[in-house]
Amino acid sequence: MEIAKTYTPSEIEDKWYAEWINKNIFHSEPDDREPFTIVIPPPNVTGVLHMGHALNNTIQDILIRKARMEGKNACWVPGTDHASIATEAKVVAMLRERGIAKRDLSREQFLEYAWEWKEKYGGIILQQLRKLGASCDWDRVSFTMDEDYYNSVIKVFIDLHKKGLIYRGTRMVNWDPKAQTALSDEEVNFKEVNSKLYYIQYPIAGSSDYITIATTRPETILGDTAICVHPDDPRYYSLIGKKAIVPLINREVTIIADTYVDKDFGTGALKVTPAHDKNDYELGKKHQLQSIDIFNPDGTMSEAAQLFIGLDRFAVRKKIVPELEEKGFLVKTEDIKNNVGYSERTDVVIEPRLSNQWFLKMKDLGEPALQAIEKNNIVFHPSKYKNLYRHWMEDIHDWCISRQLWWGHRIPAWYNENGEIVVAENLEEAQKAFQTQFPAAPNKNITQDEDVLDTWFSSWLWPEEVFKGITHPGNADISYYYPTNVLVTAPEIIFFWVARMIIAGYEYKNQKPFNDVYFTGIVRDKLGRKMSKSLGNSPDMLELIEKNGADSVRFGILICSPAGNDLLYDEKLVEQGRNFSNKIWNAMRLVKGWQEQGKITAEGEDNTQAIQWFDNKLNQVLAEIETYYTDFKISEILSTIYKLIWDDFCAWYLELVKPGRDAGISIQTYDATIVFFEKLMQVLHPFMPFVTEEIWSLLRNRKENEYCIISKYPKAGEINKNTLANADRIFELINKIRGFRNENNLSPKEALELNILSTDENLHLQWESKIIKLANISSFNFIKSPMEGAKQLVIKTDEYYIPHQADINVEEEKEKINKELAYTKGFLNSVVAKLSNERFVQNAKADILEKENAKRLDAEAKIKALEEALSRLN
RNA sequence: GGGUUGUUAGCUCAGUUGGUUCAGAGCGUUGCCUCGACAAGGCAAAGGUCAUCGGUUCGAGCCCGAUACGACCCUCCA
Repeated sequence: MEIAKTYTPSEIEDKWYAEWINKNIFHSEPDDREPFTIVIPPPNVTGVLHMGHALNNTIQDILIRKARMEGKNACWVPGTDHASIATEAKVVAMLRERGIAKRDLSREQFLEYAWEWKEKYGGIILQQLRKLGASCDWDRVSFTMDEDYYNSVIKVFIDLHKKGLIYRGTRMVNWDPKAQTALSDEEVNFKEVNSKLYYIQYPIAGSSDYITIATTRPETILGDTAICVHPDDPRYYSLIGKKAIVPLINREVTIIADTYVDKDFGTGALKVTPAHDKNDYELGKKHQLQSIDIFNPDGTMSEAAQLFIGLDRFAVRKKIVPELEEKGFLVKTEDIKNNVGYSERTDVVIEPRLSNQWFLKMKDLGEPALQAIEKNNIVFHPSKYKNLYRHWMEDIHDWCISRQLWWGHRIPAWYNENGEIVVAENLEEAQKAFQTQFPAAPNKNITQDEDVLDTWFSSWLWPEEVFKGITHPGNADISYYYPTNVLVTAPEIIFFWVARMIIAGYEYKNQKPFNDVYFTGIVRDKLGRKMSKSLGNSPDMLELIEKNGADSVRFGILICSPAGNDLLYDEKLVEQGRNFSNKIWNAMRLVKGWQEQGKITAEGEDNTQAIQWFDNKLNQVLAEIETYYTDFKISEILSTIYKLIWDDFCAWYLELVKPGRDAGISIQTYDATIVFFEKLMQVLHPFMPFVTEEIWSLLRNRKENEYCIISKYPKAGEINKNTLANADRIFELINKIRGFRNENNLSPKEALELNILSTDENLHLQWESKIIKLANISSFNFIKSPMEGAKQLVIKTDEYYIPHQADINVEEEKEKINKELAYTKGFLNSVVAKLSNERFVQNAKADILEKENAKRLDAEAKIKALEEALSRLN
C-alpha cells in the first residue's frame, strides 16, 4: 500500500467523527464510574462559530476527552440559549423581508414565526461544533425554551416571588430604544466619547437676570422641572427658591439647592430632568419634583416634549442647538470627553427611562455564592478573577429581570381590572389566587404581564436544568452529574452568568454548580485588536477548518493561549498545526515502512540505550503534563507534547533506532517503538483527536471498538534521572560534533575521528554505535591524555579530540576558549564567594550547599581543561 | 475617579517557595543540506544590562516602594 507523502485531514476527520457518533462514544448515562461533567456555556441560538467559541469549546473538548480516556464517565452537555433580544431582532428582520410588521401581529402569531425561525436557522453553531471535533453528548442537547426548561424558569420565578425576593417597582432603568426593552446594568457598556458641553441660559422669572447651566444633552431641557445649585455656592445664594424659565417652552421651574451638585463643574448650576437621568431622578424624588417623560419608547420625542414631536433624540439635538443660539439662549459650547452607556445588544445609546419593571433582590442570595469563592469551594483559574468577583458581589445591585419582548419566558404575573397583581403558574391558578387574595375585586378580566424574563434569568439555571434538576429534583441524572466538574467560559460574563449560576446552585441545590471555573482569554488578531464582527478581523472558522483541518485549527488556537491571558491569533499558527500533523504522519510512514517491507527481524541493532532513554523521557513528560492539567495550563501541555514528539521522538529517538537502508529492525525495537508511538498519540489525542485516531488505527491491526478516543490514558512510570542525564551528555556531544562540522563547512558525509578522554568510558561504550551513526564517526577511540593538534570539545569534565586536517583558526579558537574561560572563572568566583560567606553557609539549606559545592568542582575541572587546551594552542 | 493586572530575545510567551551550567521555549531571521519518513523537511547559528529608579538581602527576573507606558473591570460629575 502506498501511503501519501502528505497528510490530508478533510476526509479523515469526517470519517472519524462519523465513526465515533456511530459507536455512541460521546453518549453518557449514569453508572458506577466516577462522573466527569461539563455543561457548555450555551451559545446564542442565533450564533455562528467564531474564534471565541472555537477556543472555549476546544478546551472543554480537551478536558472531556482526557477524562474519558482516564476511564471516567465523561459527559459534555451541549445546547443553546434563546437569546431573546438577538433572536427577536432576527425574527423582526425576517418578517420585514416578507413585508410583515411586528406591530400587526398578535403575540401568538409572532411566536409562531419565532419558532419557525428557530427551527430553520437556530442552532447552526451546534452543527459547526461537530466540525471542530467537539465530543458533546448530542442526545442531551438542551434549549432554554424547551418545555421542561421553560417550566423550570417559571417555577423559579414563582418560588423567588413567594420568598419575597422578586418585586415589581417603578425604577429608572436602562432603556434600549432600538430593542425597545429595559436592560440590566450588566448589559450596558460605557464608552468614552467626544461630546460637547452646551452652556444655556435660563431667564429668571420677573427679572432680566439669567442663570446659566451646562449640559451635554440640550434636547432634554424640554423635560426640565428644576434647576439645582449647591447651597454653599455664593454665586447663587440670591437665586435659590426663585423661578427660572425653560427656554423655548417657557416652563417655569424652581431653583433648588442640593449638595449633590459639584460647584466646580460647568457653571455650578445643574438642570434637572427627573424622567431622563438617574441622578436627576433621585433629586426629583428628594425634592418632590414633577417628572416629564419627553421620549417615546423608540427614542423619538413624545407629545410631552411639546416641540420636535416624533423626531429622534439625536436629530433633535442637532436642531435644538441652532434654535437656542438663534434665540440667544446658547452662551457657548465646549468640547468634553464623557462616558456614555451603550446597549450590549444593539449598541445604541442607552436612554435612562422611568418604568415599571420586575426586580430580584440580590443581597442575601449572593452571600453563599460569595463565600463559595472566598473559601475556595469553587476555584477560579486564574485566581485573579477572585478579586473581580468579590468586588462585584460585595456591591451587588438588584437585578432588573423583565424585558419588553415576546420571545422568552413570559412573566407569570397576572393583573385584574384594579391593577392588583398575583403571581401564578397559569390562568387557573391566578384566578384562584385572586379569589383568595383580592376577594372584593370582580377578577373577571385577568390579564398576564406582557413582558418576558431576561435570558440570563433562564441560563443561570443551566447546570441544574440541563439535568432537569429544577423540574424533577432528585432524578438520577442530576444526582449523578451535579455538581459538574469544570466550567470553561469567557471572563466577560463572570457577572452575567457565572456569578448567577453559583447563586442559583446554592439556592436550588444547596450545592455549588461546578468545582472549577476556567476563564479563557480574549481572542485578538495578531495586531492585538479584539476580534469582532464590526472589524471583520475574525476568520471564517468553517473555511479555516476546511482548508487546514480541525486538528490544525485547534492546535493554532491552543498553542498561543496562555492560561488566563489574551491570545493573539495568527493563521501561521494553524499552519504550524498542519505541519505538525504532517510530521506525525511521516513518522508513521517511516514506522509502517519497517512493517511492510518485512524488515522486522529476530536479531538487529541493539537499541537498549535509546529505548530506555525514551521510556524515561516519556515518563518524565507524562508527569509534567499531569501537573499542567491540574493547573489548567492547557497551552503548556500542548507545547510540551509538541516538543516531545517533534524533538525527542522524531529528531532523536527515531533517528537513533532507524535501521540503515537495507538493514532490518529487531522485533524488540519495533515493538517498543509502536508502544511509544501509541502513547504519544494518546497524550496528543485530546488536542488533535482526528490525526491521532487515524495514526492509532494504522499503527496496529485494531480490534472491533479499539479506538484511541477510548483507550486507556498512559500513566507516568518511574523516572531514572541518571538515564536522562547520561543521554543528555551523549546528545550534547553529538550536537557539538555537528556544530564543529557546520563551523568548518564540512560535509555531513565526511566521517570524523573521535578520541575520548573521559572518566566514564562505559557510558560512551554503551552509546558507541549511536554516536558513530548520528555524528558520522569513522573511528571511535579512548585516550588517556590530551591530544595535540586536534579540535578539543569539552562537556562537563569530559574531553573530546577530533583530529582534523582542515585549517583550525588558532586565534579564533583561542578567543573562544578565553571567552568561555572568563565566564567559567567568573562563575567559579561567585560560587566560591558564596561558599566563603559565613552568612550564606549558615542560612542556606543543605541541598543548596551541596549543589554549590558540586558547581565548584565542575567549574574547577572545566577551567583546568580549558587552560590545558589553551596552552596547547600557544 | 476607583480597582485588578501586566511590562523577560524581532514576535508570542514560560520562568514554581529569592540561590549565576536558568536568563529559557516556540515562531521568525541567518548559514549549510534534496541524506531512502517528512522542503509543510533536516542540521546548526545569531538575538535579551529580564520597562525605569530606589530599597530589603550574603544573594533579586523573582520580595517591597515609586515612576513610565499598556490592558481589563467598575464608576451618578451634568
